[in-house]
Amino acid sequence: MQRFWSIGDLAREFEISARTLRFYEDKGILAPIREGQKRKFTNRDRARLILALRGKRLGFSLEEIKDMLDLYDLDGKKKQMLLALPKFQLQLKNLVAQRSDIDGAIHDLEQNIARVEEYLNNNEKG
Amino acid sequence: MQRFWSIGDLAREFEISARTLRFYEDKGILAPIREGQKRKFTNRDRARLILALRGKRLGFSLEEIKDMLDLYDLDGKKKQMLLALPKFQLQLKNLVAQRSDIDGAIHDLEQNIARVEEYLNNNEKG
DNA sequence: TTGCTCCTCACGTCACGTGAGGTGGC
DNA sequence: TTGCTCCTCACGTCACGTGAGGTGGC
Repeated sequence: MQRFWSIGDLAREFEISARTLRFYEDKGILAPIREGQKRKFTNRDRARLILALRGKRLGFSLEEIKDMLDLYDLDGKKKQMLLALPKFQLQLKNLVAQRSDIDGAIHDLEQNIARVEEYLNNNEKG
Repeated sequence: MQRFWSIGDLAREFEISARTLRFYEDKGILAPIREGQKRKFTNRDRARLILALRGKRLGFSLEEIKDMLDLYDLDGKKKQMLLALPKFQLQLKNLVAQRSDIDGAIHDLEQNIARVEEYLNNNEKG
């Protein structure tokens, strides 16, 4: 049973603009079906959008995101898989590094919050 | 004992362009001293740059980064600290969410890598 | 007819990249 | 003089935001 989403449906669900969805189509990240002029987004579009938005949050460019999505799509094409493997491994390495970055930022923030709270408690009557 | 860095020093150390450093000065994130036309960056600039670059890697805008840096600077100004506290707490929450994002992406990638490796092993003679 | 959702241009913005053309001291 | 590093415009690019003006069915 095939479901479709309108551009407004997805915009609301993921809190992005319709412009963004059109832009992603233009860049080949999404490929909605047309019904007259109107776009009908499929399950595949929706799944790709979820990955694309996560990629964006992690700082990837749209071009990198498109490449990643296309890599995910190759089912059983040995040659392409051999090419994809080192890219995946590099990305994994980068993400692990990014996680330490975040851990550092979280640590700093927690210390700052503790310091501010302590200061405010000690000067309650100031 | 005061040390200074040239724009080239910092560009090399952090692998960014000189243009970026000038841009950050223009936005008030850095405030190097001038010697004639040339910029001399201080320890304070360098410390702010490190935080700014980490902020960028985590997806903050330069305006947000400037606000954060300015918040870090308020030493013992009670009113401003009271204002800063909820902002810090919101950022902490966002960073924790971002960390789960990364964890999810890492998990996906590890699974994909395992799948690709398994496929390639099973078809060694293909 | 009004209201809603959708459409296609097309210009604006943010965070720089990338020359163009020039200066200053070893 | 050459080579290096620095400078100030200023236009280009990427990922959209934001109208402008219009269509289509309840």
